[in-house]
Amino acid sequence: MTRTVTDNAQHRAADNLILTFERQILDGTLKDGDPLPPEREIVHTYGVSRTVVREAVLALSNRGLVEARPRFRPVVRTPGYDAAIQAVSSVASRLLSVPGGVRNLFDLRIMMEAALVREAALHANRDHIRRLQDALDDNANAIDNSQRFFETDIAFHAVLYDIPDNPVLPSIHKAYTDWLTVHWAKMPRHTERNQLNYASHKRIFEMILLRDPDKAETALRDHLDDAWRQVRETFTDQ
Amino acid sequence: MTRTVTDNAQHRAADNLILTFERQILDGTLKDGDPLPPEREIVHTYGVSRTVVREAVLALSNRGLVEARPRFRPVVRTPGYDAAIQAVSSVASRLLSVPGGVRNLFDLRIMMEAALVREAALHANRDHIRRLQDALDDNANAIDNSQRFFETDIAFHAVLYDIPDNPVLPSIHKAYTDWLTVHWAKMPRHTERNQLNYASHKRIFEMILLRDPDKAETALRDHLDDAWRQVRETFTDQ
DNA sequence: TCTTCAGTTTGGTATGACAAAAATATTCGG
DNA sequence: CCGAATATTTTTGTCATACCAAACTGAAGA
Repeated sequence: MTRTVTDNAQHRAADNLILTFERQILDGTLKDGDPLPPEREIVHTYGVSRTVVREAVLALSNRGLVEARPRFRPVVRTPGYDAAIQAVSSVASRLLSVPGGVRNLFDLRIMMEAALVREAALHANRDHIRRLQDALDDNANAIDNSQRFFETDIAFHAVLYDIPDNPVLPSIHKAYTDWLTVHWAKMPRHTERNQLNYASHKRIFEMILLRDPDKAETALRDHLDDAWRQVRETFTDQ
Repeated sequence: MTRTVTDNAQHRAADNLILTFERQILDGTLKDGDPLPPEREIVHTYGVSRTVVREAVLALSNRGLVEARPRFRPVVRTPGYDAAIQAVSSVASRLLSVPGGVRNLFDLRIMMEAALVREAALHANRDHIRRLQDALDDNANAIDNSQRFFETDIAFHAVLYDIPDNPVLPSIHKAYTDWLTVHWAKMPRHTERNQLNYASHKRIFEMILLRDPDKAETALRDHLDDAWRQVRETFTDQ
């Protein structure tokens, strides 16, 4: 029973236009950064009304294929994983508003990162190790600056998402941080907390160095469980 | 610099309407299954033109908050994880079209399911075990019917996504099957292949029974790596 | 060359119209 | 009196047109 919005029995006139532009964008006729033709020109070219053109452009915009700022020509955006996930952020933000939504997404993150540290412990190469070390150092140096600590914290976790060399993963990490940061940024952050979190990061790193996936996973779960506790203590999100 | 398409400095008139309906849907004023009011009534109620109304409805439709079939009144769809992921499917389908897209998504799936079988091996309760057993039996009984085998195959994996009791996971599984099925369904399927796949499922199940996460994970990776090999042999997707 | 400013283009919105499909009311047969 | 066929009214999809305000363009001026 799966059906896309456009996958209807009958189709609107706009759907043809959408398809046309979709193809042109994917096959490179319309390159990234190109503006779409003016609406009136499209009207003339394809023999449809402006209503239809606007409908099509709006749909493309909602799908992240073009970026449409009001009063400006829509700009073609060739989709990468980043842009794609970006485009769904409005949908995703609703997931956070259902009961337990934050918790569910956070659990998912724990599960994912648990898998990532296992992967890291088993397959991280010299370069990955160095990047983890660097991120960890940055993290240490930022302990007394909560804002910067926050950033280096994210950067440390980001390295974990880079290790498996799957371009989808960094995008997922970006999405997580974007969505969860809202609930996270308002949280009180003291140097002592930073100290604890740094210690957690350090332990995770050490277990990866030891090539011990089980201990690395445990360390990460402890870390994120603790982080969740902080979140829960701050909010009554349930 | 994350910003939603609608999150622009200036906003269109439609955005207010979108916000209004979004709120009404989320707070239950508009319940799941309710039709939206007729366009002309909305025009009258909110004092905007029909152009704007249509634009708003279209946007809501693109976000999966309402289901809009041509010529029918748009129907409110309270967003579940399912609907949300559903709404992003058009975006996701593009991810498959970038070079190596299928591979990346498949790898992600392997990683995810590896984590799931670990979880299952560690925490599956009596009920979960029974459901796995049932799914496995169905799978066995369908070996000589490739269509039904395909379905029971999916069902078996689905149980794995149910075990952690996180409602996001079944939706993710649904998404995976929806998106990957296209590349999968065209694949030749013989009884012998089914036999092999069944054997893999059985082994995974047994390792879960033994409460051995490592062996369970290995079994699953072998299974999915093999599945990937089948896919790659069939297509030159790279 | 850079800035300023007027004229032109273009997107956002409102209106009105009409065909075709859906929803509803009505009539007819049992 | 009830259900089916039919007529009527809504309602959506699309088009055409118009107007305003913002963005763009190019020429004039510093």
